[in-house]
Amino acid sequence: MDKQTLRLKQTPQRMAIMKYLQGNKNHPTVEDIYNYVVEQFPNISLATVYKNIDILKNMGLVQEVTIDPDKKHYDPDTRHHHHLICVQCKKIIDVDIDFDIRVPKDYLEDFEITTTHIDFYGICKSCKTKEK
Amino acid sequence: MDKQTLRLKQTPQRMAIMKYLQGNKNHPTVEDIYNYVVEQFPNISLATVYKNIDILKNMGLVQEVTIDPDKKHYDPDTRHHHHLICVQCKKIIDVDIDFDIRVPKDYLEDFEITTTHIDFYGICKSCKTKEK
DNA sequence: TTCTCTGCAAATGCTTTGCAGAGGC
DNA sequence: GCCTCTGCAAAGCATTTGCAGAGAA
Repeated sequence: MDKQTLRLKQTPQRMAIMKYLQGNKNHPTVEDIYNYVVEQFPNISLATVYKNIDILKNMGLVQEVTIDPDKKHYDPDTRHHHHLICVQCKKIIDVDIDFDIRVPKDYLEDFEITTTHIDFYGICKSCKTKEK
Repeated sequence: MDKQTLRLKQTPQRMAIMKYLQGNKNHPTVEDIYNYVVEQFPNISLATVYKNIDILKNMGLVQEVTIDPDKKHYDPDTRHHHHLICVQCKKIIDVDIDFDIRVPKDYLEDFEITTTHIDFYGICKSCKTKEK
């Protein structure tokens, strides 16, 4: 499972995983992916999903999202973007806005920033409605 | 281990854990804490550290830092602040600057933002020097 | 035919839990 | 003495790994 796996086989399981991820905005976990694919392939194992996610990640086709302290989420949108996280229902929503954040040079002491991720925590619309 | 544990006992193990965390800027993991405390209490168990961290977290004395996808880190600095993360050595550095980031209201669709965390990823000074 | 991929089972690593005895207060 | 805390062992999850057989190319 190296970084430049060239001859990727188009197995039906892999195709189903990729189809599920395609355009998926829900930041699914491996379990979410499994639950979808298992409908079509009742014998698929979690290990297969894990192995495929690993390949897709190494190929740069999905991004690992480290927001949930308990399990990893995956995002097929690999462009640079930020997240809104509902602290109630844990939903993760994309924020496709570019913010211009600059850390003063003298503060950095030669730390070279390459990317910036912003996580906005709060309460989403539907959770706010439920609260009342 | 409820949220408002009032009669916290000052056991030597707990005192050692709190002493280690006091002013600690290294965002230690439970293992880091254990490694320090076990020097003074060779019989202490990891479970004790986990249980104490859980109490301290619920009391708002430490913050869980979800940056490392593989293990949880803890930060005794519970003020609002941001982080610089070295993608090479995984070191986490505090950024005590307040940024004024506003997401356009119409973008939010009633999502109510309460806190904002910014993670700056890059290469730290010492890793940059080593590279050459 | 070749070589990757799948599915199973076992293993790993972090974290949690149950419980009996120890020890703060 | 009461009741929380500790330490141990076992359990619980998410994730990884090894391997033999299946199947894509």
